[in-house]
Amino acid sequence: MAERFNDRVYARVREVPAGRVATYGDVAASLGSPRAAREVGWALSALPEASDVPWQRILNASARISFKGDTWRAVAQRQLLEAEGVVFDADDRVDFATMRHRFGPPAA
DNA sequence: ATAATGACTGAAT
DNA sequence: AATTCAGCCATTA
Repeated sequence: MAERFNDRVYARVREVPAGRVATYGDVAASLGSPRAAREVGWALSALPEASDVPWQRILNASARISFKGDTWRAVAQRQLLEAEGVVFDADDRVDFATMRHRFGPPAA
């Protein structure tokens, strides 16, 4: 399967330390395609539960958990993040100013 | 190769 | 402020 983009997403997400978060756009940009945020989400959707990828650290541009219909997953994500020390404010938002992960240069 | 889809994003209504 | 529209781009059918 030619899912190399997918693998790159996983590699980047894996480098996000616990207690930190990033946006789909950030991950996409770190892969060299700043507009491919949707593909990042697609990649994570195909991610098995038993994977070693901290998918829960990926939020949308609004610093909130974004999901389509699987709300149970969104709840699980929040619990996982809180267990890592991530704090959600009254609006269910994460403090990007302090916990947003900075990716290095795009890895070809 | 064309058309449709989607855990997104930003601008426009 | 909330909702809608359009753009991006990799994967699937």
